[in-house]
Amino acid sequence: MSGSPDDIPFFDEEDAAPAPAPRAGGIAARAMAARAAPRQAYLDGLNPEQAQAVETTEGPVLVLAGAGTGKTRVLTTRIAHILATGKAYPSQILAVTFTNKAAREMKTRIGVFVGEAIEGMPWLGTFHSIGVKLLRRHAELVGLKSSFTILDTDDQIRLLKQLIQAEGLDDKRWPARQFAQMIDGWKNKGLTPKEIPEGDARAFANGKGRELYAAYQNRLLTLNAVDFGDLLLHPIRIFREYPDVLKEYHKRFRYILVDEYQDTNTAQYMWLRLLAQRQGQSVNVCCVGDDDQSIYGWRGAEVDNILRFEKDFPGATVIRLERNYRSTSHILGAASHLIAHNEGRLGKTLFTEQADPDEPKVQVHASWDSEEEARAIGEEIEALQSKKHALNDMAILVRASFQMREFEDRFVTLGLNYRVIGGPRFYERQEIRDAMAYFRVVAQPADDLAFERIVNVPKRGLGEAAVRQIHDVARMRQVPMLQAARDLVGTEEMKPKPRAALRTVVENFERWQDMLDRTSHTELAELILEESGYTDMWKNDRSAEAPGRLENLKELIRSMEEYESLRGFLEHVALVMDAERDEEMDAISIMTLHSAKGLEFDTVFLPGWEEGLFPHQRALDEGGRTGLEEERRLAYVGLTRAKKNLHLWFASNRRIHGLWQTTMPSRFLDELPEAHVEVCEDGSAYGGYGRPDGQIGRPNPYGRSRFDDQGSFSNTYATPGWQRAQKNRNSATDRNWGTRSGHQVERIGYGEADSGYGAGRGSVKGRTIEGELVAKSVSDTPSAFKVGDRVFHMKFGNGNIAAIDGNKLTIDFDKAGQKRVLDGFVSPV
DNA sequence: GGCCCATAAGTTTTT
DNA sequence: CTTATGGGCC
Repeated sequence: MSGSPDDIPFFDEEDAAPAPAPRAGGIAARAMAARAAPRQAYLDGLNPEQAQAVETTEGPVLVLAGAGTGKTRVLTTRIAHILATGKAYPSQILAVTFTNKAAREMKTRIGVFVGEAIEGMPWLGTFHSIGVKLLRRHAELVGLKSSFTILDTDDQIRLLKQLIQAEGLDDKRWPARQFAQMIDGWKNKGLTPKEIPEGDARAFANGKGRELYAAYQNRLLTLNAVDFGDLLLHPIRIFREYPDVLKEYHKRFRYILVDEYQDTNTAQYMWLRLLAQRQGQSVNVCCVGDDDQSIYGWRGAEVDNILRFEKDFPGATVIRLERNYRSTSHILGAASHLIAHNEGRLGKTLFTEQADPDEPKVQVHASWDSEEEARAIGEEIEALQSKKHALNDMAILVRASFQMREFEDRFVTLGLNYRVIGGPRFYERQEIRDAMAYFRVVAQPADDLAFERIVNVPKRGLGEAAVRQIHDVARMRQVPMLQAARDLVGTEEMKPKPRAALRTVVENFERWQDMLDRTSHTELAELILEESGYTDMWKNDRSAEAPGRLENLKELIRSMEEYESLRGFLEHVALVMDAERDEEMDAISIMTLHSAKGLEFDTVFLPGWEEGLFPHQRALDEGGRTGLEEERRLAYVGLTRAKKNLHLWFASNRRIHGLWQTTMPSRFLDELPEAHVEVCEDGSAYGGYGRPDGQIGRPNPYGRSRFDDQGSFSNTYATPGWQRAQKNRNSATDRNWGTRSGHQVERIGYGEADSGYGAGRGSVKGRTIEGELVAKSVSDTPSAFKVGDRVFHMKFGNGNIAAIDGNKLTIDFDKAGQKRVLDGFVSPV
């Protein structure tokens, strides 16, 4: 396709009456078809099923897309096809995804087909972002103003806490956090306070659950605010109560596409049905999903939605994508065999044509404990690295996030670059939220929750008493808190000290609000943080995190530059909680299995395949067979992330809540087909398989001979394997020290400020160091530090250098104690 | 109002 | 064993 945006017409203005689709055979249609015809090249690369999914544009279509079968490609090509054949204008296509990332990717990929016309798809987005759009248009129908604010979980909990206390309840016995989750659950099911089951209502706060939920909703209305659930529920209500509004959207949306349909919850399902089910009209709705990858049941997703599709949309075409383009036949064979143990599937059989006899089988490794597991995986990674495998092509996928620590610790010691995906998000960090609260009050003076958050941050002597006073005035006069505060400083009601402090706050906000339209928003933002004393607060903070927080604030300002205004930025942040990851750095990814869905890597490590951890005990206890099946799907997701190499690990001992426990290999290991799996003993060089013979309470994965035979452990693999690994390890680390210390960055979680830029290779003379393997690297990159220097480390905070050993520093950290780290990870204070 | 100690709890996560 | 939170004391 050519890159000209003129290929596709975008003259359908956002708020114009929905334009009719070009009439079949009409001049416009023919013109477009003529232009499109020679470019149907986009269909060429598709297999027959994919092509069918793209070209069956009319009527309901369910695409069951197995892992790695080109799902996103089908979705994007389908949209491109609809556009190219002139069946609809971009603004007539509703395309919903779950995550911003997925939405972004679709926009980009459609952009490739269509030219740069990404702006032309106004209704491509997440359920929530589309919900905002709908709600801004029709806010008044549910008693809101279209300037409503979107609360995040933090705000929500603080609000609920107030309400619980206002009811005279003990907020310790009835934690707001827990209640927030209950409300979330109700909203996932599309339930209003009136509709929640009696039992649920009774379960909280001595039967006041329903009352509190209703009070919460009322409070939101007075605050002109919504939570995430409301972004779906309000539109549902509008569609139900105002059929003419719904009709408008029926007319507008000629084509509806839904990604990851197996993850939809009841509310999303209701929302979708309202839009997609129309009387006596063929509905062009296309849902794409994979029932085998449904892993969000615990947060309200209903696999049933996908299983029921044909009933909901009679006459639906069901297309199965089963040709896998991602993984080797061994990996696929293992995954398919495992998932076949689930009942109640729609059933797909993945196949691949990649059948290179040399491709490695899925490897299962045993280790003595989780520490050894981390060590062995680290060695394997370094071995691969020395064979020129990029760290970016590798990932460690864990069941629970506590497993990550051991790997992080290990990689820090090894000096192995890693990135943690899915940790605390950038916009969820305290300093970012505080800063955002300031911006919110400036942009939306009625945002009481934001005001309350920062009125005493930094500390200004405006404690609980002062806040209550402001609160009372605000309630009495029915004005926002900022206004109430303004009134209060004009009276004698407050003691002089808090009064003066509050006056400064009020005057500051007035000045900033005044500047809002005259100053560039980034400048203003910086000014606010300076003048409020917020940056100073962190500058004066001597804790380990403070420098990182300041860095984050800078990053926040930087990221604002991409937006036109403060308001635009605030909307973005409310909905898009993620941050781009730094693709520049070569690093291995560590993440949970859940956050790995949709990703792929050449090499995947899956540690912790033990009963109780995976499948997780709690899933079994609370979910029964359904829970087990979801765990199995999670295992399936994990296995199918790998393209070439897949390593499963289990440890015989694992520390859980501090104490060591002996574990049994996961039942999922039993469920793998022997033909595609190879059991390796390299990892258990120490201590072998720590289970006494015959102690296992159920059939052993591969027959006892393979796992329990200590002989094979120490003879076949262990010794040479260990030695080889040792060798690789040394060469790999040496090489890395040489190349890294220039720009090495340790990132923990995304959005975390980069720290420890190279320790700077000063002209420090080669120190005499008692050191063995370090000696070599010393000449390469002498450390610029000297004993006694004060340094900062991203993970451990500030400390003093106690000893230097080439590039390895021994540091006495103020908080973390003595650690050995590479100099690239620390920066001078 | 701020700091320190004690206690409790401890999958998975998006918006 | 950790980490987060809350209460109590200065």
